[in-house]
Amino acid sequence: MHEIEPYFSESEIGDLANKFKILSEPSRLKILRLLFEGEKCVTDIIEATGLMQANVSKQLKVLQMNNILGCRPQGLKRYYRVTDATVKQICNLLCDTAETCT
Amino acid sequence: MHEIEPYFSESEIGDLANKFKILSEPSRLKILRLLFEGEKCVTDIIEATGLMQANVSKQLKVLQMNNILGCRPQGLKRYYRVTDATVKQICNLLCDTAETCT
DNA sequence: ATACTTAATTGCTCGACAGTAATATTAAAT
DNA sequence: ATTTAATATTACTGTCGAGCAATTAAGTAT
Repeated sequence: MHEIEPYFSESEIGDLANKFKILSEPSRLKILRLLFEGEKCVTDIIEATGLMQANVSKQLKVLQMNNILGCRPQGLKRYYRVTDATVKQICNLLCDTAETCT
Repeated sequence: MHEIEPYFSESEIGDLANKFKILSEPSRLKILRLLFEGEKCVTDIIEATGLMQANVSKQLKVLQMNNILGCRPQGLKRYYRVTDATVKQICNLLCDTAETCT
């Protein structure tokens, strides 16, 4: 699929840039790395990443509003999970080549 | 390869974030989009993208110093080309899913 | 109703970096 | 040597967003 298309439209460029920007922050990648293991609540994320609570909430919101994460409330807790399948593929792809270059 | 590794190290997180940051700028994506077609000199890039000369030089340097582009001088001109194979794959991957979401 | 827990929001500061104008460098041409 | 063309560099400004402290909101328990 997509073999003959060597070009992205202006709006695709913008969308692409946005997606990359979201993934370009270590704090967000740390959260994603954790959530690749499975659904976690905010407290779990704070503990595992060592990030401040306000910051975790902030970045979760960014990820959620860009359809990378989904959320399921249960009592006081809110469980987040990765809903975008391509994100993990991309991280793996880039990490493999990173190894080659290092 | 890499089947059992659900985790990225701290330094891998940083490297990943860097790569994404480089790809998160529309000006750089425009340059890459053009260079996906093949080798171009700086003047070509300025003309095709509509970016200012100083900006093009600046972004070319960023891309080159991160091993995404290579350069071949010929007389006064300098011809740039994409040397990182994964970049195009990633753009296509993200663009495909973008279509699904729009 | 009150106290407690979990998570979200607000308001702020500070650093990073894109874009630009001006200048410098490099190489060819005459 | 001088001029001209192509590209790089420098110095600057303005903007955006990460991180944080403090506060608020939402749900639970007693």
